[in-house]
Amino acid sequence: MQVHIPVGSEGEFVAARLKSIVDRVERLEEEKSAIGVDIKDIFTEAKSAGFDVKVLRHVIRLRKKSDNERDEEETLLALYKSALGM
Amino acid sequence: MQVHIPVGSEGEFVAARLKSIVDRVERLEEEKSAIGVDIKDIFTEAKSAGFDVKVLRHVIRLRKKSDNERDEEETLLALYKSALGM
Amino acid sequence: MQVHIPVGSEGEFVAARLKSIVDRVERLEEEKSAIGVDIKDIFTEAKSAGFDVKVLRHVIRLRKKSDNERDEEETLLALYKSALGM
Amino acid sequence: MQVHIPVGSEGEFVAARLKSIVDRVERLEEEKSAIGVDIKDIFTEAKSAGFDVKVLRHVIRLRKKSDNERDEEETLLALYKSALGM
DNA sequence: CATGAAAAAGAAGCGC
DNA sequence: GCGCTTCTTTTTCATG
Repeated sequence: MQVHIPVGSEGEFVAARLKSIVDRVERLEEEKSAIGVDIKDIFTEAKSAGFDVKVLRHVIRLRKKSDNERDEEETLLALYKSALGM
Repeated sequence: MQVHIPVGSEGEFVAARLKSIVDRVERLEEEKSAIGVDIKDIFTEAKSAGFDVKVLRHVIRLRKKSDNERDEEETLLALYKSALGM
Repeated sequence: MQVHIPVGSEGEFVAARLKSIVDRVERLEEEKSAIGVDIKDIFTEAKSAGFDVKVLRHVIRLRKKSDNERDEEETLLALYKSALGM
Repeated sequence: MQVHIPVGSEGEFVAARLKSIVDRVERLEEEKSAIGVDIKDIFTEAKSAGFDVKVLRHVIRLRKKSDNERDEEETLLALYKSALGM
């Protein structure tokens, strides 16, 4: 493992850059988390409206999966072609 | 799999509401996922700048925990290590 | 977080138990890892025989998935029934 | 998806070999998975005995790394923490 | 070495 | 509230 320990003004610069990275990631993670809350709110509302949240989640998951499956079929097809030298 | 959708005006309403819920959740999940990509990009950039991504993640995770939590976990870890002669 | 710091003979006992746990887990992880090597060997052999390893992995993954899908369909059906009060 | 299986005696042979490969891998993956269950059981038992499973996993992970690796990662982590004023 | 897939770990949500 | 499952995240591995 390479551990470069910067000194003086270079170290200042590295520390500043580190702070910038951490700040930006934390900022984005907050946004991400906030969206998670929004999603949760929708499910809560749905539950109040009489929907079964577990079923809802499952349905949404299946819809996402369908998209993925399509991609995957294409991938596998391409793999077979490649494996057969086509 | 066949999903039964109730008919009549009430069923229409329920179906519309269901559709709205699913749409909104899917929309939000896309946003969430996009932010995930942004975060990944930052780590990629950080890596190019010479930072150790794994350690970066570790630090960010630590910052989320309160000081007490951090201390407690470290104490327990030290205890276990000591008991194992490490 | 509860951190119980045992003293005297009780501490000895706890340390012994900790060692036992760690030993057993490490032993099992070795076995697990050895099986991973065996699997890898089979793929190496398959490659020598002219099979495309990536495609093989994909096929095996799909077979596993098929089983899961069957389970999942049943689960979803049960969920729908439950959601519809059946 | 339709998978083309070559016909004729050569195809038979290839198909048989393919089947053998898939069977053996699946068999080994089952064993691997069973050991995973055993490990999980030990952690469950440990939890009942009052151990903190998360910290246990952490210790076991640390033991896998060489002393040098451990030191290096800790050094880098300390460096980052210091740069962030933690 | 960088990308992408598979496994493991951790966190969250659910029902009992 | 607690355990159990499900979902997300992290880490590791393999391949090009």
